[in-house]
Amino acid sequence: MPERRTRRKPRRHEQFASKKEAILNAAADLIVENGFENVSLADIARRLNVSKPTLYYYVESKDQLLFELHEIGFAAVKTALDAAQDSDRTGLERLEIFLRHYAEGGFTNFGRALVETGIRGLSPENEKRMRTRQRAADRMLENIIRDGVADGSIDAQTDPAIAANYLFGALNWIAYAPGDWSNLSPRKTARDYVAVICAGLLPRA
Amino acid sequence: MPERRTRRKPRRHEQFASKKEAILNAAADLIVENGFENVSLADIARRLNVSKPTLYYYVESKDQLLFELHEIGFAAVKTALDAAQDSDRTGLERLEIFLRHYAEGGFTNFGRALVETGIRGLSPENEKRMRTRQRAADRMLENIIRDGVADGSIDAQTDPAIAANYLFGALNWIAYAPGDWSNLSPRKTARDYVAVICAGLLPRA
DNA sequence: AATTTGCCTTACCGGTCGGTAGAATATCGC
DNA sequence: GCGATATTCTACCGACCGGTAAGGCAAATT
Repeated sequence: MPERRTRRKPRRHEQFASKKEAILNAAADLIVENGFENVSLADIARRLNVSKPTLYYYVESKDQLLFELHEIGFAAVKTALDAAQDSDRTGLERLEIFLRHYAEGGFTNFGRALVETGIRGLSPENEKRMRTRQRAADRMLENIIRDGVADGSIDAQTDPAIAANYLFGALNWIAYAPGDWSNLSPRKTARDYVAVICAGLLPRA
Repeated sequence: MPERRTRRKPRRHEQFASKKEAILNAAADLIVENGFENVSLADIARRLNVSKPTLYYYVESKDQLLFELHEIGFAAVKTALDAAQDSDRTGLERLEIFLRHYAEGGFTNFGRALVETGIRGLSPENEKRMRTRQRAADRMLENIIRDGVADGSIDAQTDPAIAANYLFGALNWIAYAPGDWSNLSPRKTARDYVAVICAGLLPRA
């Protein structure tokens, strides 16, 4: 007796999303391996064993492909920021939560591709949009630090703007040099990394 | 009476070095402005008001050009490390000296081009050489931090390897986003930046 | 079974890249 | 002034890029 409707073979039009996802994943992998500018659409197609025009059935242009990668990576940043909005906690606790989420994101290929690529290669409009989001994230991190200084959980002489900047720098650096520790658990590594950084922000006598 | 020999017009073969320097400077400027992959040899030639083949009279290939830029940038790193080898000082003091030099280097276009480009675009041999130097610098910084932990000038729970990594990340980030503060004095900005970072490494009760 | 629709192919385009050939020109030693 | 040499030019090459045209084949619809 043939299987009933519940376990049917997926109809073709239902595969569209998953195939597009495969393209995005392959693109992220290749960008991390070789850098955005060294990845051609032919490379992506080759890795997926399809022809180059096939990609255009799923993605309208290389620019758009890059932008969608950025959006996925940025969604993780947004998640990290949302997780750190619990107003019952101190600024330092919220900062640690954010940094931990962010660092974990930095170990994924989407996160690494996001940092690796920066905003290069984006069309002017998309570059503008990404820049706006980056600044927004920067300011939110800055505000968390400011809250921490205000409630005494972070050392008083910390400059929120400078600290936000160097924290992003420190964490984004993970994206460049994670090969050395890629055999370790991202979660644990992120935890250790953040612990060391945050120790430097504790208030002192 | 015409000027005597001491103030003569420079002979042609003496201009070679300065012209090559001009090429390297123009390349660094353009790389910082547009990213390495978006700078063609034609762009560099155009900025210098010469034709493209002229560049090849001074530089043997784009790969070689990039490598020489890396060498200049790396010389600054070496200088920073040498300056921090004064064994009369504590580890933290030496760390501050290094970081300040390094941060200042990060504000030059050679330093920014070095970080901006990373090791992408280098031929396999040159990539290997640069990677080796990077690791060497990383270990030297690590050792300075270790000394600081040993002599008590840096907090005991600091992990030298992780700290070295995030310090490089934090400082390299300057190379990506210095546009916002480019009107300020690099020396003062570097000093402020390093002061905030180092405050986090002081020993605590 | 016939036809429409979704998916993927081969073949190709214009443009740009790094790099080169070879001639033209400016400057040097003599 | 003259030949040698250092410097720069115009013109061009093959490779590769992002992107497109047009059709073939298979699955879904009828």
